[in-house]
Amino acid sequence: MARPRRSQAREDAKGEFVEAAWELFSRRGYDATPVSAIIEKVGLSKGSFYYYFTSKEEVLDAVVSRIVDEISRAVEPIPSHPEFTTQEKMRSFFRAIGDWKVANMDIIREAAEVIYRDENVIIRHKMNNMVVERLSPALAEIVARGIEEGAIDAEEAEGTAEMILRFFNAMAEMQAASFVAAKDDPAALMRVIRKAELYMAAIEKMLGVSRGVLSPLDADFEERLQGAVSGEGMPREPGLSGERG
Amino acid sequence: MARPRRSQAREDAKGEFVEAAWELFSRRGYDATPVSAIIEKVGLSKGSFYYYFTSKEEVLDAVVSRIVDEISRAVEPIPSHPEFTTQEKMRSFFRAIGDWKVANMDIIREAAEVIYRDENVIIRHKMNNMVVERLSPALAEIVARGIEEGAIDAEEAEGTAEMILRFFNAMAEMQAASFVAAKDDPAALMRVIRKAELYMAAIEKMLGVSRGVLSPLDADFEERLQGAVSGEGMPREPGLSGERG
DNA sequence: GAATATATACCGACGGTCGGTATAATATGC
DNA sequence: GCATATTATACCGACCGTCGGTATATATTC
Repeated sequence: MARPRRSQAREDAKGEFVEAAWELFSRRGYDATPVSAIIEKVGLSKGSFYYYFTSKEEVLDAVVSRIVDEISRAVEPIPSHPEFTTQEKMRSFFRAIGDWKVANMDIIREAAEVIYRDENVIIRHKMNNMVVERLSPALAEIVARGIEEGAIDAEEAEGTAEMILRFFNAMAEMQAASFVAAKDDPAALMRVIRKAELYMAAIEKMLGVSRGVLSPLDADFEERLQGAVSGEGMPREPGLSGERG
Repeated sequence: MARPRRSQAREDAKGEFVEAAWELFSRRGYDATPVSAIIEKVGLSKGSFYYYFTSKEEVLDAVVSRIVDEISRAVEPIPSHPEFTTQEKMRSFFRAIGDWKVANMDIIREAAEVIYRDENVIIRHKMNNMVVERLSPALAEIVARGIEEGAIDAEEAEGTAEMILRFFNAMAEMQAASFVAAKDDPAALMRVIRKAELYMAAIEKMLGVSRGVLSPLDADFEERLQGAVSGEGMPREPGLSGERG
């Protein structure tokens, strides 16, 4: 199956476009990034870009899909974990999302400012919808099992799972709004975390599970988050110059 | 401060721009509506448009603001209603929003398809944020009183009110997604209503109030909605020609 | 294994649209 | 008739997406 290699062809030109697009979108925003910038960064031409994608929006879809894929991979095995209780599964599920965020915090922190701007709702919207779409089956499985066991108080697993994720997204939107509103206030972060606890507590309450099942409530988490947010993580490499010899 | 009146001048050129923009945005979408179309509809020029608005986005803000104003006016007197119980206030509050939707259903129904498209998230986003911003003080007042009375189980009124509205928005997003997904399925509407009840029940549960406090649960509502959605309402006037002597 | 045909990857100029600006022209109040 | 408010027109530059075309690699045929 050895792939024939073309002299001029890239290994994975399409992937390079997606990567470049994400870096640019997250730094400059979607509307503010012309296709020409993506092209320049990759070092290919407009013709190539439109060979792989039918539109600028399509490359955004690919970007979002790649990100959600990562989270999805972390989350999918959880429902069938043999030893976890429903509560542990639920916690792992949200923890996995949280961990992804923390792991990518250096990117998120930098990108947040950009992505949370009104003009870039389209990015968040696509993320949110894809999260619901791709993650709700796994969550539904956990919820269904939880209902059977009596650990969760709900009527219908799929609808409930979808709803939880949408509420989760609503929380993220609140965080977005709060961060943008109080940009340079160092105390803002902690206030946002407190606010987020309100949301998690509400979701717990509505599922009839005890406090702390979804929200970590461990000092560890806040510390990690604190550290990541305050900028101890690696900064992204500075240069935007993508093309070189 | 007497308004200078001029023979050629419009009574309210700015308002006409806003009106025209709303009609076009709701029919064609935001991105797909060029400023030139708004101008043509009003019968003025680009110079005038940019005299009143600094950007295309600003006219969108004005459009959204005008809509939220309408809802806001209906909602603001509710908290101080002398005879309503907390439950009645809560119900009135959401009823007012629902009524606005039903009253404008003929517009919404037509606009929904357009507005719910991905490319038009920006419209919904601005609506959602403005709803939270402008309506949460009134709701917070109700919630605060409810907490005092022991009718509502929550810790903090403002945060809770904001959260409720955000969850409400999340429900609307679910409806958006469902409608778009099952566009021509007549049964879809009823399924969406059932799903919406799941959300309202969840919010009720999380506030510790009994089922039916927020969600109407009256046959009347479903009927009105049914009627409005199935197209018994007035269709919007067909022509796009807005300018007349 | 040379010749031919075809698919894949890529190029870059160009068209047309659109948001926004510059500036001139006109109206109105004083 | 002057300052200010309002409107018109011409124009700019950025941008998305298209299109005709090229080059290389593979498949086919003899």
